[in-house]
Amino acid sequence: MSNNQFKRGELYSFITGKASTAIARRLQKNFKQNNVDITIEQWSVLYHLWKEDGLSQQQLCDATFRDKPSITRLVDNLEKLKLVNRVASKEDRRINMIYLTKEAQELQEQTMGIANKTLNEALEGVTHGQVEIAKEVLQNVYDNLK
Amino acid sequence: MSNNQFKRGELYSFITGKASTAIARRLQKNFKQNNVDITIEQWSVLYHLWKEDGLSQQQLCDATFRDKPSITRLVDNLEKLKLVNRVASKEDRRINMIYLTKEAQELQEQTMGIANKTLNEALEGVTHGQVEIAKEVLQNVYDNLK
DNA sequence: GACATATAGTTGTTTATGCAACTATCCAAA
DNA sequence: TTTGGATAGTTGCATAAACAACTATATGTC
Repeated sequence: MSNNQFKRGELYSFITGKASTAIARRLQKNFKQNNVDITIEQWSVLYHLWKEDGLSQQQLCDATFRDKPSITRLVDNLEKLKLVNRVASKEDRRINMIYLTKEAQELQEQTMGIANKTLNEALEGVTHGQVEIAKEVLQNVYDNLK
Repeated sequence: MSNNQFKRGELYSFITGKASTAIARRLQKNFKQNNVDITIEQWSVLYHLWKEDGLSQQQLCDATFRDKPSITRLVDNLEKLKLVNRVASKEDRRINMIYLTKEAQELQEQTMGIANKTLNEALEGVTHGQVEIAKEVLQNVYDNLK
């Protein structure tokens, strides 16, 4: 589809991603109200470790779409919070394997519940079919650019 | 619509907004390649001033969905770059009116072209109808949360 | 085995965000 | 006219992102 010409206002709001900013802020607020003291960026790292514990920092880069310095510092902060541990790989000493602590494991259920609730607040009045199409478009955009 | 239950992977990518991150990065890269040395955040402020010059900082907060400290500092940096000037309002001395310099006015055409090109790269293979629905969903999410 | 190259991770610098606390100005009600 | 609350903007602090430059380890090739 070659001709998606945009009018000014549409273009701008599409690029700046106000909707995802708004969801992120609301999620952070809902974490705070439930006394969950982590940032959404930290949560996004834990999210992947809950799916598969013991990922390398490079795997976390790929999974979270962040560069290496970002992951280094997020893992630094998660370590300070006693939520993860760096463990040097025995096969390849360049690699740090990141493991969840017990405390982090216990955060999963609560925070996933908050995230689900937040998303339902955000999608009030949007039909399932619309959401499916929106996700397809966003995935397509991501694939085009990555 | 009360029941938009999300599966894990879907939920995550919807919240983290990888697509808008990807667009933002590509736009920044395209600016750089064309020797436009501003950040996309700075560009997003200029964008609203091109539509209407002489907005107050508070109006820029509302327009760009940022808080007051963020706008204070973006305007600080735009002033350093000689792209805007702060002018104290004569009617209300609390208010700073922000005006574009000639140099900033000249950036409009070029950067809007780059932004349009970037968005077309991003939307390759997406139909106009799909884009319309995606925009509706994102607007709806924004309205639900703001 | 030695060397070039690739990969994993870290550090420094600049820019930006979110929140709280602050100053200055305006305005309305007593 | 004073006083109390609202509004506009700034500053300080912590977290995070992008980019470049760096160290350490691994690997493939001669």
